[in-house]
Amino acid sequence: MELRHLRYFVGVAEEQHFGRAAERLRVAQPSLSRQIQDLESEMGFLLFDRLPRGVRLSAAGKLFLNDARRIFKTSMRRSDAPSG
Amino acid sequence: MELRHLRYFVGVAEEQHFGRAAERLRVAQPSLSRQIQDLESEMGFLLFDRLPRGVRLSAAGKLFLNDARRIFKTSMRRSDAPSG
DNA sequence: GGAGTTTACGAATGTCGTAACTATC
DNA sequence: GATAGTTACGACATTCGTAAACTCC
Repeated sequence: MELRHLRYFVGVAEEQHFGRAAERLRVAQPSLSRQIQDLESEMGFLLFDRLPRGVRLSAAGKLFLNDARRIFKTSMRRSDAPSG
Repeated sequence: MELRHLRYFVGVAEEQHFGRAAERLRVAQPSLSRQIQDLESEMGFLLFDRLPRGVRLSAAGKLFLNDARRIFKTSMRRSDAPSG
């Protein structure tokens, strides 16, 4: 697991839509899909429920979203901010 | 920045020694050195003071260590731990 | 047939380790 | 000459994007 996975995961979780998330994250949709799959594989459970019409955050995904946001926010605090 | 960078950084910070950290992290010393350089480059400041005899955590590095540990610990809580 | 996600596959990028280099003692 | 960290470079793995496939309406 890398921060990239968390960034992608948060993006998809917030959009509830791979297409829009991919656009927002500036990556192609298949790349995003793959990274989420890899993350799910490593976690050992699904982060999203696959619906006929799209995806929805799973129960486990909801819990993990809190951690992911916290991790990601903390990592952003110092890496991007030019004057902290 | 990826979690790998943080893992390596915490390793070196705790050992205060690239050689021992590399051994503990199961990577070659040059790879470790490069990753730390990349991280420092992205952060915009040095994490370690380069001494004639080795390295020592810089002032900024000490501050960042807290964040790095927190991020890393949070990320470990769910990815590796098999139960609770 | 359209909207949405996944699979296939080659190109680009990144990480890694070995070997060589630099500097201090 | 030994210890400690960095630079050079080729091998290997990962990530990415395009194209094609699959699924449900």
